[in-house]
Amino acid sequence: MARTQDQRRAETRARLIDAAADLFARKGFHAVSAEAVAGAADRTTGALYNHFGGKEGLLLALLEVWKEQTAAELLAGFEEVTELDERLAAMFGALTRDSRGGSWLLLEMELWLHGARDPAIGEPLARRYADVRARLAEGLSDWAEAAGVPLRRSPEQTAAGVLGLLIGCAVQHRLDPPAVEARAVAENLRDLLGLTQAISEVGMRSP
Amino acid sequence: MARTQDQRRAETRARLIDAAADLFARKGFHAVSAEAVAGAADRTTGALYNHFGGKEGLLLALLEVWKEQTAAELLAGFEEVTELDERLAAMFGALTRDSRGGSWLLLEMELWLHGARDPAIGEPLARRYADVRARLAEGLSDWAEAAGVPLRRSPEQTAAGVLGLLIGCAVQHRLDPPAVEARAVAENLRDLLGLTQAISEVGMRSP
DNA sequence: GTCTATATAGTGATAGAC
DNA sequence: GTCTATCACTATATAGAC
Repeated sequence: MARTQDQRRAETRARLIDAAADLFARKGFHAVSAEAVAGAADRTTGALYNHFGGKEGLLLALLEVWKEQTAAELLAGFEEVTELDERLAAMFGALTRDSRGGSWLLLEMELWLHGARDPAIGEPLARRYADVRARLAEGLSDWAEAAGVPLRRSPEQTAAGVLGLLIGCAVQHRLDPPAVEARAVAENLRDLLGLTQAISEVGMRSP
Repeated sequence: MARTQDQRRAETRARLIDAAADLFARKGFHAVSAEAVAGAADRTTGALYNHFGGKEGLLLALLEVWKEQTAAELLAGFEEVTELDERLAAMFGALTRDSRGGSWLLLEMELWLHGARDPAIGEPLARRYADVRARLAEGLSDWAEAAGVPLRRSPEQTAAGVLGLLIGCAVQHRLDPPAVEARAVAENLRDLLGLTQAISEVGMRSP
C-alpha cells in the first residue's frame, strides 16, 4: 500500500512520542538517551532530531499530546457517570489504575518536576491544569445546581481542592497502596463538596 | 585549631548531603554529576565515594536526613499552634513557602519519583510518609476529642486525606500560585475534619 | 610510624550534536 | 557514523590525626 510522505512523517512522530511517554515515565527523562527512544520507536536519532530538534523538544511535544489525553481521561469518569459516588471513585481510579503500564502518575510527576524547573514546560503544563480545573469546576457547578447542594466555595477553588486531594492521595497510594483506601478518598471528596454522610444518604434515597 | 578525623569526616558528610539536597532539588538527580555535588561541597568525588559508595548512596543518605527534617517541619505548624485555622494554614505554608531556596517541594517530588521506581528508595520513603500520617493522625485525634467534634473517618484515613490535600494543592500551587488560594485550602481542610463553617464559627465564639 | 580521610588523576563507556 | 564532552566510578597518592 502506498503512503504519502506526510503519512510516514506523522507515523514516525507518533511512534517517537509513544516511545518517549513510555520510557520517560518508567526511567525518567534524564535517565533515557535519545538513542534509546529512537530505538524503541524503530527509528534513528536522526529522525528524532529532525522532528523535535532534540530530547527537550520531544518532551515538549509529548506534553502537548499528553495534555489532551490526560485531561480527557481524568474527566471521563466525572462527566460520563451520573452517580456522584461512582464519579468520585472513577476519578481516583483513573489516577491509581495501572493504565499505560502503571506509569500514568509517574509521567505526570516527571512532567511536573520539569515544569517546576523550566518555564518552557511549566507554562503549558500550568495551562493544562487550569483547563482541567475549569472543566471540573463546570461539572461540579452543574452537579451542585442539579442536586440542590450549593458548593461551599467558588467552583474554581472547589475544583482545585478536589484535584489536589486526588493527586495527593494518589501520590501516597503509589508508595503504600493499603495506606490510602479508595473508599476513604471518596468520602473525603464528598466532604469537600459539602455532602455530609447524612445529607448524601438522604439525597440517595430521594433523588 | 585541631580537629579529630571523626569531626572532619562528619563535616564532609554533612557538606556533601547539603550540597546534594540543594542541587538534586534544583536540577534533578540525573542532571547533576557526582563531581558537581562534590565541588559544591568543596570536596572531591573521592570523598563522596568513600562516604556513600556512589550517587545513589548519597540520595539514600539524603533521604534519611531529610526524613527527620521534613516530618518535623511539616508537623511543627500543626503541633505548636493551638488554633485550628492557624494550624492548617501553617501546614500549607510549610509546603509552599520558599524555604530552602524554594525547592522543598521539588526535592520531595524528586525523591518520590525515585521511590516510585526504585524500592530501595521507595520503602524508606513510604515509611516516612506513614510516620508523618501517624503523627498527624494522633494530633487530629487529640484535637477531635478536645474540640468535641468527632472525626468522620479513622484518624489514619483522615490524616491521609489531609496530607493528600496539602500535597496536591501545593503541586498545583507551584505551577500556578494564584489558582490555589491558601484560604480555600484551609477551608477545604476544615471540611475534611467535619467542621462546617457554621460549627467552626460557633466553636470559635464559645470555646 | 601508621592509619585512614580526602585528593588527584585517570579509566572505559556513553551521551548529545551534527 | 563520527566527534567531543562528560559521565560514573576507581586506582593510586597525599596529608593530617593518633
